[in-house]
Amino acid sequence: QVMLNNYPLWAKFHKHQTEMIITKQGRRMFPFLSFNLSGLNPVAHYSICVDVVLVDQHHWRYQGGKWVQCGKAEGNMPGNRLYLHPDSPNTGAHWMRQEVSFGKLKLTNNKGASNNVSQMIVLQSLHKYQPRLHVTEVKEGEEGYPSPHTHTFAFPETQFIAVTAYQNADITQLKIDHNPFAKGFRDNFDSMYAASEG
Amino acid sequence: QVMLNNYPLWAKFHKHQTEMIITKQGRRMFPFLSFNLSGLNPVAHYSICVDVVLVDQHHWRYQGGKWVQCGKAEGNMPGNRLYLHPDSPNTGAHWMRQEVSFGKLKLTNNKGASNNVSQMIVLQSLHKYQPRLHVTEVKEGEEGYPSPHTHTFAFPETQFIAVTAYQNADITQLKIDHNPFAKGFRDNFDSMYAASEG
DNA sequence: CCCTTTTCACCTAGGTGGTAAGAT
DNA sequence: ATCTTACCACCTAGGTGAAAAGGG
Repeated sequence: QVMLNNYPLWAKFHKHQTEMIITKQGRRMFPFLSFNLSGLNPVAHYSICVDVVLVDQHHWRYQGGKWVQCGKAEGNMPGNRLYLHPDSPNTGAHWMRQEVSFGKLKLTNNKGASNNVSQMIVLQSLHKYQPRLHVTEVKEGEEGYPSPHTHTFAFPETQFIAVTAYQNADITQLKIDHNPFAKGFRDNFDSMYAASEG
Repeated sequence: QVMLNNYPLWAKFHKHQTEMIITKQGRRMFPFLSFNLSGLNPVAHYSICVDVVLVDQHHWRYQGGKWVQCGKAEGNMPGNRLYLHPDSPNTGAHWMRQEVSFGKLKLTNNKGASNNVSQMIVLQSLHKYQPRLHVTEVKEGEEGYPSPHTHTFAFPETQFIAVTAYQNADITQLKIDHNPFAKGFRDNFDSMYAASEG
């Protein structure tokens, strides 16, 4: 009923333990979450959102080329961890017509950001997280979240550790290789021009 | 109950007969439509949209430095002329919290564009148009447009003639002077640097 | 010492009017 | 002739990781 797009890319990152940068003003995820939905009622109304929850109750640190657990987590800190898809609410037909993507979702460590625009999800650095997709049927007169009509989906391949700077060079290289905005750091970018000389 | 933002700017253009470029892939308006709303029910739901209607039944042409009427219009051609504000539907509180802007609305002469994304309004070149704002209270079970609960507002200062190339040099200069994306054509842009030499 | 923040060059993405070529 | 289209240099706007600076 829900398929994760970019699955092969997510799997490549997951194999090395995905890291996602968080910054004060907010950083997009890469890869970003994108789903294909099916089996909805085309004429019913749904709101679709993503939240991000702790996978375990530990700090993590990168030591000797490996991620290791390290002490207890600080518990659930305040801050928004829910991101409503901008098309919400909309019909089942709309959501099934094309992929449902969260390319503009931003991650931050700025706890004050939750007061403003709810475009940012507030996380703690060096904690491991699991993004989840929520599909909520919206019926008249009963708005609000959570709702009894919500289905939740989670893909382990999308788990990540929040960081303020990349720890694993393999992850850095995967980001550079696949994120169009990091093209300036690709090794073979200069050699494209070198090859055309002479 | 509805106020036109950027009124002084609109008035400057209107004095010279505003022109708006239309292209196949769509062109933003400049100035763009932006309104301040008040007097709505904060907890009621509204959809807000803009449409563009013919002001008269004539072709226009620019001749001897003046716009003159010239023959009859071709009547209402097919094509979408309605643009739903992307925040729709939303509460009265939302719409009154800040200005309601249509900065991404695009104008086109491509009649086939109406089938695709409804982000573009289809117009005919060399015809005079009036944009209108529609505020529709959305009640459960009665969706669709028009609705008996719609209020419509039109500001004569926002009238314009659709063109594929600017005719009046005064209008061109106003666009260059005020549209940030046309900064490269500003005369005093080079002299800024010249002045700092020596 | 480890983690976070700031700043930077370098990129993607796309909105301008000018200009010349194309279409009717 | 007149209007339209395609392409261009030049801009705005903002997303990258690197590197240096800042903080506890």
